[in-house]
Amino acid sequence: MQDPCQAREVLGIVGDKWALLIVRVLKDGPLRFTELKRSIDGISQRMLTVTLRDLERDGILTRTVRNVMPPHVSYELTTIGRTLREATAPLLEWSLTHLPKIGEARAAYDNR
Amino acid sequence: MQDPCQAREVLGIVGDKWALLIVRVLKDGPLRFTELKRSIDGISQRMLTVTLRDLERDGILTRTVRNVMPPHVSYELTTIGRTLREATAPLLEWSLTHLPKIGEARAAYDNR
DNA sequence: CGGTATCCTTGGGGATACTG
DNA sequence: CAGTATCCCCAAGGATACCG
Repeated sequence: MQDPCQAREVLGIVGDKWALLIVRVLKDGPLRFTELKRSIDGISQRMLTVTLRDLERDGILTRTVRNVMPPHVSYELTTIGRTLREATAPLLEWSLTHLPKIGEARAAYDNR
Repeated sequence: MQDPCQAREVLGIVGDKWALLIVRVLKDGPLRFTELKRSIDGISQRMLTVTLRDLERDGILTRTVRNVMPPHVSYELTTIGRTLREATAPLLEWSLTHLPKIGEARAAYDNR
């Protein structure tokens, strides 16, 4: 990352505890609130709401309300959201190959 | 990211407030503690130390002590560290093209 | 120079209860 | 179902002072 400020801004999005997990589960199409909650292990209702709002505000995803009873709200990645998802793909690639090594590195470090 | 646990582990590294900034400034070669501190705007001495330790533990960088007076300690990316840096490059790419749009999206969202 | 040690504050985020 | 509202806690991290 060339510009420190840019780098910091991306981290504001990417560094979030839940944001990328949400982006990730949305990659195969829209999901409803409860479906998201089920898909993301350990997230609280509050943090799901908060993070979804942030991502909506940033134009990463859209929130669509169907005005029926019971309510039906679905979330879907925008074009920008999909490009973000693609931009993080290499990071997944990386983690798949290197996380084991990192585990070893930690173990080695701790055994001293 | 396919496995939720993997995704979470990467976020443990990548989601850190300072880690990627450190990796970034080290990409052109080793730096000493004070040089790092100067390069990363706003980081406290404490957080620089803590984050460097974490990255060393994870095998992302090496810490080399030259036993002289005054002390001379330099930090350098490992091979893994460099691959991590490369894996985050697309994210920088992405931020350069999309951060402006995100700014607009936020402004639009707030004007409602 | 390159750290530790200590103190202290803030806000991220969980748990729970309530609602249109 | 899809949230809000409220309370509360803890740990991330800043500021400061000291040290080999």
